[in-house]
Amino acid sequence: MASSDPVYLRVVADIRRQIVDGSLSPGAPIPSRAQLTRKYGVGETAARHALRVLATEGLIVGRVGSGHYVRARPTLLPLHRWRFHDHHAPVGADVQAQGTRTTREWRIERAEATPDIAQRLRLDGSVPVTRTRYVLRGDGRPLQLATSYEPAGFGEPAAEETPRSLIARLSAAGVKVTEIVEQVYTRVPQPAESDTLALPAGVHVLHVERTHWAGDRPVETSDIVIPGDRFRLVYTHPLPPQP
Amino acid sequence: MASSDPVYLRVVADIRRQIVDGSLSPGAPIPSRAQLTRKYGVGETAARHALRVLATEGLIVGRVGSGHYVRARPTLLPLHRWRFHDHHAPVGADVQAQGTRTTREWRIERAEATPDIAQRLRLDGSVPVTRTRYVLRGDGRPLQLATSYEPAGFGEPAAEETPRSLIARLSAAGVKVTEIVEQVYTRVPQPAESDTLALPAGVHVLHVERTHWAGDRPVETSDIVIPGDRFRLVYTHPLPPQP
DNA sequence: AAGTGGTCTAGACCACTAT
DNA sequence: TAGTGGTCTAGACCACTTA
Repeated sequence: MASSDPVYLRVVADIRRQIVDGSLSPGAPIPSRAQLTRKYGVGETAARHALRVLATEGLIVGRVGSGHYVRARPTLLPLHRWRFHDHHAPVGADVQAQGTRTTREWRIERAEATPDIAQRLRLDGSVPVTRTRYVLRGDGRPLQLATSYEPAGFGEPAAEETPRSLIARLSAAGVKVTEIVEQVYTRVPQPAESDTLALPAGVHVLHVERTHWAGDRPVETSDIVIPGDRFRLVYTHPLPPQP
Repeated sequence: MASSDPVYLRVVADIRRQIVDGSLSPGAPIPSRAQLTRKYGVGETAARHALRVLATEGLIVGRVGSGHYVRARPTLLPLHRWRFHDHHAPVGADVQAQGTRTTREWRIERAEATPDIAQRLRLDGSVPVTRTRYVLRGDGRPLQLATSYEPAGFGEPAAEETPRSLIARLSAAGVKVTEIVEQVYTRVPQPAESDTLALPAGVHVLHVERTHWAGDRPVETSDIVIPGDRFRLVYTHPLPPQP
């Protein structure tokens, strides 16, 4: 029975339905707590709770003193993960193509590999690694975080380190990269990430674990954190001509 | 000033810190509402709110009548998105390799292309398309949803439709697939998806828009919905030998 | 029987917005 | 000045788990 559902879910379901089927357009106002209590015959707590649920779902946004409004679903910018190899475009070219100006900050550190990183690089125990932290910004606004790890000894990452320059640098060190593997998952941002990336409440991030392989040996791995409300990842896979 | 922060955030931050730094191991009990009110000197509402925030973040789970516990971060099974082309393994091979038995249900329908689908297939107006809905299950438990669209006239999808068989069927129809593009983003599941996939509260899904291209013409596109708390996507990109 | 989480009520204060 | 969202209190009921 739907009538046995929690009261606030009735409110949530009704408003959500109106949003997804278009009865309420982006920017349209949502009834206030007081109006909801009257309209649905529920207590203030239930109304408040319903609004909070919809807000954490990302369907509405609250503006203090003003009201709740249907959230405009932002356009997800494409992030072409492999394209730079085919077209020799630098990382961030997509974002640049949107008219924004991207800048990078980075910091190179020596560190000991954590167990997790040691395993990803197939190193034993606590081996020294070079850790580089990047912050990619567009028009001053943070867009992406990345942390790269590589065994010490391949030389220092250059100013404009990109996958291409990484491959070139490793190649100069006698290491031929044969494969790049990216593992993608979604998760809740850590407080520091939420802060640095200025993420609204309820937004997830796409976490990309990228590893450069030379044969069966991992030579670099990195963690890339991407705001889930701004980007989508694009992977292209060419097929050989069919017989 | 940290003291000007909302009270419940103090509780959230303190518990979250203990979880992420390992002071509280997976499965460890979280203080109850009553205990939190005493320990932090806050009202019941703040304690309740703090627990709810941590729960929607996925850090803890509540068991009614028992308590809240640190959630064991589930192992994310790898979903190798391209492997089937290199190794001729069927879709779902990863999951099968984990020892589970996968089954598929599907339903083929004629439908008119929605504006979104028409644009993705570069069709004009409301053109008839073949829509196929899949539910992939492992040991009876739903693992993945997919909806495939193709212009009517390439023949009906077969029982064991996979990307390979799709490519073969299109090839038989004189259409040579040259490229597969996958676009990945994270979003909140729709209620129906949350229901079908039996998703816990607060879990996001990975949404993959996959399109098969024949030259510059899209010949099939599909929406694939994957529980974000169970899977990670793996993309492999081989590099040509460096000069 | 006691404790717990999930839900719910009634009421309140504050900073902010809209008019 | 009135209304709003964000926060917070005190208290309550129920189904459930634990012992």
